[in-house]
Amino acid sequence: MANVSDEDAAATEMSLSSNHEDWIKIQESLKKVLIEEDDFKWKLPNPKSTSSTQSIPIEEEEERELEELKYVGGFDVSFSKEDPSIACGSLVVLELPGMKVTYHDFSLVRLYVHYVPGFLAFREAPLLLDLLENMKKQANQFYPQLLMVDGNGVLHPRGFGLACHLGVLTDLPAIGIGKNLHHVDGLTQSGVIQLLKAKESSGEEFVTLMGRSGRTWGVAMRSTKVSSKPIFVSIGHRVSLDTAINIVKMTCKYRVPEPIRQADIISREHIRKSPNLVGILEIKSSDY
DNA sequence: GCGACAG
DNA sequence: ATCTTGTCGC
Repeated sequence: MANVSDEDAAATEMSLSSNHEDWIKIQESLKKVLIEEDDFKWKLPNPKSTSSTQSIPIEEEEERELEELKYVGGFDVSFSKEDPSIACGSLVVLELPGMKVTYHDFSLVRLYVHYVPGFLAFREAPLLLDLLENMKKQANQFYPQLLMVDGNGVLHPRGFGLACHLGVLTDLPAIGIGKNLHHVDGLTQSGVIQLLKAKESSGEEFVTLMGRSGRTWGVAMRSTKVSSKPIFVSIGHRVSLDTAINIVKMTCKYRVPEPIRQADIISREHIRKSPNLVGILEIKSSDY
């Protein structure tokens, strides 16, 4: 007969794996309604013709009726160094083409879900859903037309990263931005960086992320002339990769696109102000 | 078995 | 994610 510690270990193992399998089922289920093409009613402002990719010609009359993409949302989460379970999620909205911040909000909470590679959405998605819900309730005029997310889209072990998750749940077009490569389909960060360097002389600023299987997962791109390290762009929801690249280019003042960078700055700032939530989220120590 | 593994 | 100052270079 197995001893107690073996049974405990087995029980723990069982609950953990079933948890992940539930998560996988959710990802696979949501993935069924994922849209990997342009599916929006606006057009892009100031189309920069620097892209090597083609834009589909549109009938002139139809083009006149289209409103431009104006409000772009950015989402990011920061954590307390003293208590890693304390998180600040922030949502900002920038107005194109000037990229002025027209809206920002944040949510300071304690997270009980740990980070597991491949399941980032189950940890961070609730924060954004809450922040967007606030905007909706107040019928805020700056409700974003598109989301830029600090995390991958289809560049993910099961082709359904945080940006896809958020795009599908909010039904908003979304773009995933990774600052590091999540190794998938034989792709490695060092290998990709080598390719970028090789193309540097030819003026190419991005390389297609094609895995061993032949699938295109996104692109690695040098978003600034002076950035040595690329960012990894992938489809979130309702945007083609070409469109995602164009939007990233038009919002990159620095390495990280402005909507995400601003969200990062704001969440960091609030974490810094309240690294310890005693008296805010916690029962005060005097209540112990 | 070992290493890799978005934030 | 976070730990961390100065410093090498355009």
